[in-house]
Amino acid sequence: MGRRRQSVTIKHVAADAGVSLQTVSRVINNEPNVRPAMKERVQASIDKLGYVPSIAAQRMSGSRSYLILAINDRDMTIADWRAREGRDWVDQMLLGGMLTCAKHGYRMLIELVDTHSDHVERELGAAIAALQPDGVILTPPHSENPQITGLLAKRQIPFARIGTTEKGPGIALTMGDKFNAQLATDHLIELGHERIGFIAGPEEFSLSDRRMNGWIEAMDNAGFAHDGLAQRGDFGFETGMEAARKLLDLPDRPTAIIASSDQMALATLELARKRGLDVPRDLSLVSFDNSPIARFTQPPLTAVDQPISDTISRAVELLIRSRDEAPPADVISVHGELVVRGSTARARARGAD
Amino acid sequence: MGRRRQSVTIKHVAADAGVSLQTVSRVINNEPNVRPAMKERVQASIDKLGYVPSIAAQRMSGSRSYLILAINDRDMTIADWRAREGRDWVDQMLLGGMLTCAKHGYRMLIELVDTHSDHVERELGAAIAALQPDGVILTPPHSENPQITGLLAKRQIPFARIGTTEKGPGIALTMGDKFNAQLATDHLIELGHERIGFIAGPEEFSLSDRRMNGWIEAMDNAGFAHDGLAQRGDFGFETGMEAARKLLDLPDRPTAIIASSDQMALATLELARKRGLDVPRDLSLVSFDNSPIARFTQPPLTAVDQPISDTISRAVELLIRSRDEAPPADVISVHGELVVRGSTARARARGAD
DNA sequence: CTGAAAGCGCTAACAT
DNA sequence: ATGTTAGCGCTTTCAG
Repeated sequence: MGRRRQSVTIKHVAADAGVSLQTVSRVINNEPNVRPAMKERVQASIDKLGYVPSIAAQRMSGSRSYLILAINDRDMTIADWRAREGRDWVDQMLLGGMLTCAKHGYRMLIELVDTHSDHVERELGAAIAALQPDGVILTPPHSENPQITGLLAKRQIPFARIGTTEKGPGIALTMGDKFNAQLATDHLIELGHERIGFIAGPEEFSLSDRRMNGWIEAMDNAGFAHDGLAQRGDFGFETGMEAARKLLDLPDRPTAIIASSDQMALATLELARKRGLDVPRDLSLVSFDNSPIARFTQPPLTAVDQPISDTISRAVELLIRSRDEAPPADVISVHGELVVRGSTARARARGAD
Repeated sequence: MGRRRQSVTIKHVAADAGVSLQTVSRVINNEPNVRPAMKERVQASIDKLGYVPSIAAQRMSGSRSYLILAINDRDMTIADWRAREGRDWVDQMLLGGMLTCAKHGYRMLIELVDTHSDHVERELGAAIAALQPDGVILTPPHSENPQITGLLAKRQIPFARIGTTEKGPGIALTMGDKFNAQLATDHLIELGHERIGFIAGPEEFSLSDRRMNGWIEAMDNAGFAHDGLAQRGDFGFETGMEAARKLLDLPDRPTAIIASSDQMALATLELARKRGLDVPRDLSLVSFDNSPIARFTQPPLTAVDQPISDTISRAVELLIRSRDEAPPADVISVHGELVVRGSTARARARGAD
């Protein structure tokens, strides 16, 4: 097949412009200490020849790799892709990440890593050694895996932790979980609901408890009891169904339920239908994620929309910038919003059922 | 920030194992002419030190970059991501592409390129110069853009063209468009339908006509007329609605319609509802793509499922292999299958409406 | 402000 | 079967 060489290199440009390699390099990297006239001449040659630097060579010489690595949980991601249930978390990451990367001449690359395996460090280490990314984006549950954050910190690779509020090395970004849960709860309270159930996510994700705390706080503020009104699922349909069952089996069952994922909301909807409960007449329902299916259910779900794209975009921006300036030490919070659809309605007068 | 160097290099391994760099290189690349004992000793050092080759360095020395670049249409892809309507074409590409890449030590990278712009060549050229991928995957409509295929051919970069049957440089792979359309048509014919309408995709995509031909052929085989029963849309909702309108306005309107995309099928469903036509009682409906929403409509859509993941996986496999062996000259066809759901039913006796 | 020299980590080509 | 040499394209010293 013959080895493929770069067609136009810095050498060609230098020769064409009649300057040294170094001067061309300075122009490419927008360094100071180049006279405008010189810069212009070199730029003209670059444009004329259609020169584009090789990132491999740039990386080799100790400069940037112009690569940002996004690490997703392998099993969960593959399961979502296979299930084809419309979860577009990865797409939203790409949307925010790729576009922002492109704006700065970077590329984003996705890597699937198995959090639970005992060789996480090897897996991640290999990816880093191979690609030498300039920054890494960690999504839950990786964001709180000390093996991963530790490795990155030790190797001094700038990284962002999505969906966590824990202090520590790296840039922490949340999508306002507590705030969002309050938003959802307040919406229901405004509709006159007092007994509002909550289906939390698994403990493995710290955002699960942040959401639950938002609900608790909103309930407390309104002076409503919440004891026994919380159940836990794993974000999936099955456990969501189980949690919903426990809530609806309550003697004084809730008139509204907030589920921490669309799948769990779907399960709740399904169970309500089976029990002859009309949503939203007999039961109001709010879900988290607002993935595409939320719009296609009957009724369409009122849902908390997570600003995934914006958050990843923000992370990329900060990672790229962290080359020159110190990254923010505080947790960055980009909060979501409530999309009101047909699954929530005014609470009926007490005792009406 | 300080330049980051590779922590463990081939030098360290060579020193540890007490051999030359070249020998280590040979072991890494699984080359012959290394005595088993030697190989084992080197491998032991590699494992001990946790060495992983830098792909930048590998690329620099004229070897592979271990990168496969998938080129998607920028506008269409971003529009899909923003719309959040569950189209998971990109996810399915990643599923097939990333996993197969990983199996061979490669990575897949997505690049968004604007087909319609007059600087396609510059855009693509830049991506290639920067990344130096070992292979490129072209998705429609790029697969049939001569500017793109020409550039790739000239630069001698192995590439795959998805969704095309045109001969030419590069590996062509289709997802069996004609076959799939026949499948859909035959399904309806078996249900007793004779007047089967067809909503084709835009001419810009050659697969549009291949699908239409499949329908025509199936209709011909059954001895049914198809004149005036074809309309064209652009895969989107609006034009789908318009096309459906024309078909349903026909004096002797079809009892079944095949739409070349889920969005156009959705539009048809919507129009049918507006006109008081029950699907599938009064109108059977088959769609193409089988994206997640197809399962969540009322009724769920009978749809042609495109083997995107498998096709991309196949493409990756062939691209990687094309380093050593000549790629297949023939068009490779991985065909889809029909997923029967609730939008198709037996045709009612003629004249019943 | 510009240039020359050295080297990043790896492999192809050429010894031995 | 193994080692040596040169060089990929670029940036970082260090000199002018």
